[in-house]
Amino acid sequence: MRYPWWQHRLYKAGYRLTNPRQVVINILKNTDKHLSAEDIYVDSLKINSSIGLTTVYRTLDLFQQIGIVQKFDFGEGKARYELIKNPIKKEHHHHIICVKCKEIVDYTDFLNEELELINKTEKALSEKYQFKILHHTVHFYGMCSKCQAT
Amino acid sequence: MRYPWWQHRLYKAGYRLTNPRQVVINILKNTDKHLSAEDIYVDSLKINSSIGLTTVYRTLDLFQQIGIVQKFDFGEGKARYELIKNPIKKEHHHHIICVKCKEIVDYTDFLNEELELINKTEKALSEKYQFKILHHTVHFYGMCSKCQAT
DNA sequence: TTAATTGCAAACGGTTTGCATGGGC
DNA sequence: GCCCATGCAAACCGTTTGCAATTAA
Repeated sequence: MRYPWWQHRLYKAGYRLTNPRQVVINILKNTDKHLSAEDIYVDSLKINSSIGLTTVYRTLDLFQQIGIVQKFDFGEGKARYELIKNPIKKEHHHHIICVKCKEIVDYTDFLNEELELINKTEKALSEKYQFKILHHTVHFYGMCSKCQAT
Repeated sequence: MRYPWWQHRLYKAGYRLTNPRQVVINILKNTDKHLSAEDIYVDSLKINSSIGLTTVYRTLDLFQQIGIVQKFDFGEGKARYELIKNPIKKEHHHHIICVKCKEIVDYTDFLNEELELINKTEKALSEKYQFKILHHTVHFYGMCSKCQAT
């Protein structure tokens, strides 16, 4: 394969490889945080000061559509974005969110057991409600140790 | 008990029983839909045409704080609100959302099994990540039968 | 009486759009 | 050269805030 998988996806979907797109994906690759569009925009300015916030939004939207990026809503009034590490393996994780400081922790513990049940549920719900289930989110909301202390 | 439970809660928390509050709770009581603030506002105008959107927001916020109402975010860029039917029993349900028409279905099927696992997970996560878990959301996203057809 | 509650208008913050310019292939 | 992609400014939309007037108890 000539290109990294994500570039390949772009080409296959008929989109161009442009600098802002490379910048955005590199930022997402090099973080384990859950960045907002603004976060990504600020980071991108350090690399290329002429990138616009609009382009960041459009790029994230595009990446989501071609299955490179997942958009999350943790109820903060703004979205957060995560790179899908391996789109083929469908690896994923669930989230714990601190309601006070908004810290977000990924967890993969017990995920096998969880996923087993979720797949089972998904199948049963599909049948009962005639839904074709595409994805799911599991969010635990609580207080992190720091915020409990204060 | 002199008052319905929700009025009791208001009084106990030091808040007043006002017309907009009665109107809002009645709307929530008489629906099984997941209404947005705007939806509730429009409905409330039919009953009392002088109620303001701001008041609806403030009322929903208050109700959420005293544990009468739960606020949900299905990633539409606006919140939706549900009356908590029985705050003592902690009855609850999970959601299936159609990504196309945004229809939201409550389900309680398999919930016992699900909740058992979730409680177990919750406990284990609390220990590992030192979080005091307060609540959780489980959302399945997919396509309803109607939207699959078109 | 009097502090809580309300409606209005204006502000706010994240996101989207229209449009003329610029850049990949 | 042909489009697609971009930046900018302005619009947009859900939500919040400041404030003076009103209202429940």
